[in-house]
Amino acid sequence: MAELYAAAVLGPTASGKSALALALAERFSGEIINCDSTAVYRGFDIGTDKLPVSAQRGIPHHLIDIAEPTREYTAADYARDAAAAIREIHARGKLPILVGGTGLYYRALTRGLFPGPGKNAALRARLEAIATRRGVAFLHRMLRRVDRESSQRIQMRDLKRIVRALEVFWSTGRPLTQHFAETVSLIPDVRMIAIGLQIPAALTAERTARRVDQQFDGGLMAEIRGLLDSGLPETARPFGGLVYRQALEFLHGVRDEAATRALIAQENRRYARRQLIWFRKEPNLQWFDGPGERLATIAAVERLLDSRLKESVP
RNA sequence: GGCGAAGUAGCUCAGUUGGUAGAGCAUACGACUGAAAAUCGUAGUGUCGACAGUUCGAUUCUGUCCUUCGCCA
Repeated sequence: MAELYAAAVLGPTASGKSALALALAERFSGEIINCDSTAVYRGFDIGTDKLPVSAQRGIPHHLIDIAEPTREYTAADYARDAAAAIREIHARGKLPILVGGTGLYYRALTRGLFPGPGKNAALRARLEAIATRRGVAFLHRMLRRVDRESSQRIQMRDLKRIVRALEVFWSTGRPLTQHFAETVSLIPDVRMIAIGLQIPAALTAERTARRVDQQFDGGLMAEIRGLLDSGLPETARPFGGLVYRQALEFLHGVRDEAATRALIAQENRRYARRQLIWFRKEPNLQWFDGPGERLATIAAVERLLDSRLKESVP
């Protein structure tokens, strides 16, 4: 079996992943596959920090702008689409380079999800109605009766996970944990060279604050008004995430612009921290000190890729 | 200058009929299998504005002072 290689540039927001990935793509004849959950949505550009085509330096970028914002794109969709993109890129003789900060998406791709049922909106609505009426704790007790293991793992008030576990049990008659045992990767034949990019917390604070200012000054609010004017409801999935959620609150007068900018920067810092916690547990990640546009960092990562890719030549 | 109100955790505030205090948010640490830029958990922190008086004991009562805000001059 021919060995298929792929690279991944992972890590917290504002660490310079895009810049590093571009440099790697140019050096190793690669194509970039987005691994950020919100960048898949069309029309959400400024707040997701998408690289404009003019800044992509001719490197093909995949899995950006592939979903209508009215859709709910999921981790399973991502795993399937990213696996397909990897194979297409290989077929062209290029190196796939994953870039992003959505840990669940990366894991869904590399380790797989259990092959059980996806979202069942009707079932979720029923479960959520029960939670509203009788409380989340009631739902948790329901889960404990049918799936003790999941109930011990899932926190008492983590509504989304409780609903998901019950949804899976109700629609298959088997507890979630049993399904987990059947998890298989979609890309077992791909050797992933994964690097994690890290910067000090103080630098994250500085860079995210600057980026938020750039987003506002670069027309974030106009982009949002445009999306709303086109008929997109505020309940659309990508409106619920970082930047857009707070910007929408600003639009409704919850707080003024200065406070909104500060809040978004703060949320960015917290998000970066959650990302770091996730990726630190990811096995086989080689960590580098960023930011990713730093020449020394680029050179160090290039050396790693060089040596790892050479291993493939017998 | 006069009158009034307020000074308690990083912030906003609650509270103690006198026995040295607590929520939310922030922060730190963490969890995570089709919502993940989502969702959720655990933890710490205080000269209770200053000084004096009363009291066994004052953050709490009294007095003086300081600071902030408002109104009137």
